[in-house]
This record gives sequence, structure tokens and C-alpha cells, in this order.
Amino acid sequence: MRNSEKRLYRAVANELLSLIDTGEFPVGSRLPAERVLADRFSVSRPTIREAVIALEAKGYLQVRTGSGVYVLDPPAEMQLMSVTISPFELIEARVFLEGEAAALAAKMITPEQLTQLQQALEEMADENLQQKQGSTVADRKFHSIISEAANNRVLSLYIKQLWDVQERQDHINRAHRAVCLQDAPRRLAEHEAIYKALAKKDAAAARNAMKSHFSRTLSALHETNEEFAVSEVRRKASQMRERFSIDRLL
Amino acid sequence: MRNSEKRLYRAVANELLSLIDTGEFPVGSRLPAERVLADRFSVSRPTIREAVIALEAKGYLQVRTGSGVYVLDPPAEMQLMSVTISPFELIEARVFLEGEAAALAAKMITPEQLTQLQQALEEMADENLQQKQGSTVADRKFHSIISEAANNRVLSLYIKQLWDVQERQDHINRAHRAVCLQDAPRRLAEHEAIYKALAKKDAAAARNAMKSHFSRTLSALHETNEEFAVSEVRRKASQMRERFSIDRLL
DNA sequence: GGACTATAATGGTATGACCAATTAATATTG
DNA sequence: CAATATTAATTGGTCATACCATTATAGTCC
Repeated sequence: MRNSEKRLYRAVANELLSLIDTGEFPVGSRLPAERVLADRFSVSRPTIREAVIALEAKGYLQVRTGSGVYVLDPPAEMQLMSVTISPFELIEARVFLEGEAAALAAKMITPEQLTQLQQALEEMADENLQQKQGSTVADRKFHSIISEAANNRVLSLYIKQLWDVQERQDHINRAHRAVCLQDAPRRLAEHEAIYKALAKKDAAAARNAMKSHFSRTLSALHETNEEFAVSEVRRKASQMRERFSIDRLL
Repeated sequence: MRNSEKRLYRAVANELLSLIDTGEFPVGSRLPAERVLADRFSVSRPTIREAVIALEAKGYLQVRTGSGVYVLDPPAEMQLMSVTISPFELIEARVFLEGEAAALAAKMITPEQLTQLQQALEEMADENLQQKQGSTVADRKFHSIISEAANNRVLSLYIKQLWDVQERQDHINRAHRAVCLQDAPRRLAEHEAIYKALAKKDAAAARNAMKSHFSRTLSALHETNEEFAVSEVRRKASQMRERFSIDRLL
């Protein structure tokens, strides 16, 4: 199964999940009875119960006493984590959310929060000097302060979620880091531009600064993607070449 | 305990949580052994295990085989449902998300989707005629088509989620329905304006139409809120008056 | 046909036993 | 005495089984 699932109930839970997105247990359907599942997985009923309760706690299942266990559609965070989200979709969504958050923040931000932003900027500068350019902690801190300053928990929650998703997805993360590394001073300047707009309480300027900050990431991502596609084509071409040459030798 | 905690393990889990923030089980400490807890709560060990597993799944506890169960610092709430969101925050977020979705959709929408939008508009008109003005199914369908047309799964997922939240939260829902009922024809006209902008592939117009559609809801919500606040003040004032008059008579 | 009742199916809880991993105590050894 | 190896106690992990409460189904009766 997975990576050393020491506890049985976890293994069972994972199997149930894969059976769910395999389609054997569609959303809305009722799972087989606990006793049946116990028999099928060759485990005891308590173990099945533990797996079910874990999945229930995470929002995948609903248990109705006397009736059965039913499959719910997976919670939104998990849908985001699945690979079906492309980097472009994610960055696009972040542009809107963080752009509007910046605009709102410009009107609501407190002096303390502005001070915190300055601190974050200094930390980013330090990171640049200390060769630790891969680090994004100060970056994230900066954006996090702004999203909090917008005073809208829906926005800040979504922004946080998208940041988490991005950090978990390799290809996006790699592209993002490449951009950051490649042009650190410019990135710092962009953050400072955002800060200045916020300090001036200029909502439109803050939104624009944030959007242009992201748009560079987006275009870099497009380039990276293109490069990747090109290199893929070359790789396949070279494979073909090799194969044909071998064929000729035969 | 709580409101009808039918299942024992939930009651136990809640008690454990309260004991944690009471300070009896501080963060980082080890819980008493399962057998001890079972004895203390007068439940069986399996029930304790179920409670522990549920809390583990939610990130409150960590179980180390052979060692014990340890208290983690509580995870930042990532669930929108478990946080109380004010109507204003919610509508504000929807304005941004649906506004941008409309702008994107204007560029990407297909003829089939435009047809579907027209159908949804007709259904809304029917609902108005048939006195079923409380229904929002056609309304939701309309907005759903647009969010799909934007071709960004992050946006459409979040828009769907916010709609779900709204339908689950009474106070928001009541305010929304009040607005809808009060001015059905105008609401229909707003939807038609959105449709026309989309048909023209005019992104800016689509965004504006969508935003002004929401802004009316938002301002109506503000009024409702104000009215409610005013009536509360009056109610208390009248109570006071009554009480004072009684006092004088005595 | 509709309301009511008996029956079966399903989840809910409890006991007790045994295993495996960890930790603490103890004995061994240098 | 100190470091190490061994043993014992503690703790979570799993299982088998039994019985209860709730729900759903089938059957019955009017």
C-alpha cells in the first residue's frame, strides 16, 4: 500500500478513498455494511469503524445510525490538492484574490500592520543577502499580513489555502522559486511598491502593484512551461532519431 | 453536554477538547492511557479510541504507538463551515469572485453556454410568475454556468462553496431572500444585463453588471441590518419605558 | 391503498483477550 | 561506578464476540 501505513485503520481508510475516486463507491452512494467491509478487507469491525470515523472527521463520509455510511463529495481543500488544478488556474485565482485583498487592505490597514510589513520587507532583504534566496517565509509573511488587513475572513482563508496548495505542488513551486531566485532585487522592489501604495491608502495603486507583481510570476511560468514543452519535444525527437538509426544498423 | 451528541465518541471527543483548553491537558503533554480515560469517562476503550482517532484526524492529537497520545497545538481552522462568517464578508468575497469570473467568462463562453444562460433566465421568469419566488435554483444555475464558463476550477470551486455556505447560514439566507422577494423584476433585469454583456464578449461590462447586481444585495443587507439594529433599540427602549412607568405607579 | 406492526439490517457500545512497540527498571558487565 | 544489555511494565493496535438502539423493509390488517 502506501508508505509504511503502520496503523491498519489508515490503510483501510486510504483504500476506501481510492475505491471512492475509482468510482466503485460513487458520491452519494451507501458503503457496504461495516461487517461486510470487515470481511472484504480481512480486518475486524472495530478497525473498519476507526477508518470510517477518521474519514467522517475529515468530511469524506457521513454515518447515519441504523441506515448506513454514505459518501459525501470531497471537501474543497482536497479538491484543490488534487492534480487537476493547473498552475495557471491557481496563479490566476491568486491574482484576483490578493489583488482585491490589497485594495481592501489599503483602506483598513493599521499602523501596526504597516510596521509589520516593513519588518517583513527587511527580512526579505536579509534573506537575499544571506544566499538563502530559496526561502519564501518572509514573502509569505508579507502577503499574509496584507490578507489579514483586508478584514475579510473568506478572502484571507482562501489566500492561505492557495498558498498551501502552491507549496505542495512541485511544478508550481519550482517555477515560482526560479522566478524568485532569478530576479531577487526586482521582486523586492515590487513588494516595496505594494507597501508604499498601502501606506498611502491608495486602493487602486495597491491592487495594481499586487497584480503586476503576480503577472510577472505568471508570464515566467508560461515561459518555463514553454521551455519544458520544447525540451520534451527535443527529448522525444532524439529518442526517435536514436531508434531509427538503430533500425538502420539492423 | 452539547446538542444531542448521539454518538458517544463525539461526546468524549468534545470533553477531551474542553479539558485541553481548560489546561488540564496542556499542549505538548501526554494524555492519560486509553484504559484510564475509559475508566474516567465510564466508557469502553473502543469508544475512547474512536474519540482519539477523530481528534487525530482533525489535527488536535498525535498518537505514538507504545508511547501515548500527545496534545498538539490546535490547527488553524481551514474549514469555512466551522467559522462564523458575517454576511458582509461573504457577499464581499462573492462580489470579487463572481465579478472576475464574469469577466473571464465573457472571453471564453461558448454558444452552448449562452443558450443555457437563456434557459436559466426563462426559468427565473417562470418562478416569478408562479409565486415560487423563494426558489433560488434557477438563480444558482445561472451563476453556476458563468463560473464554469470562466474556465478556472479554483474560481468555480470557491464560488460553489460560498453558495453552499450561504444556503446553510440562516441569517444570511433570510436577508438574501428578503432582497430577492422584494424586487423580483429588477433582479431579473440585472441578470439579463449580465447575459447581454457576456453575449457581447464584453469583459468589463460583464464584470460591472455582476458587481452592481451584488452591490444591491449588499446595500439591502446593510439596510436590513440597520433596521434590525433600530428595532432592537426601540424594543429595549420600550421595555425601559414600561418598567419605569410601573415603578412610578408603585 | 394507506396506516400500522413485526422483522431484518445496520450502526453503537461493551468486554476481554492478546500482540507489538515503547519506555522504565533492573541486572550485567567492563 | 558507569555504560550497556536484559527484563518487566506500560501503552497503543487489533481482534472476536456479544448485545443494544435505530432505521429500513416487508408484511399485515383495516
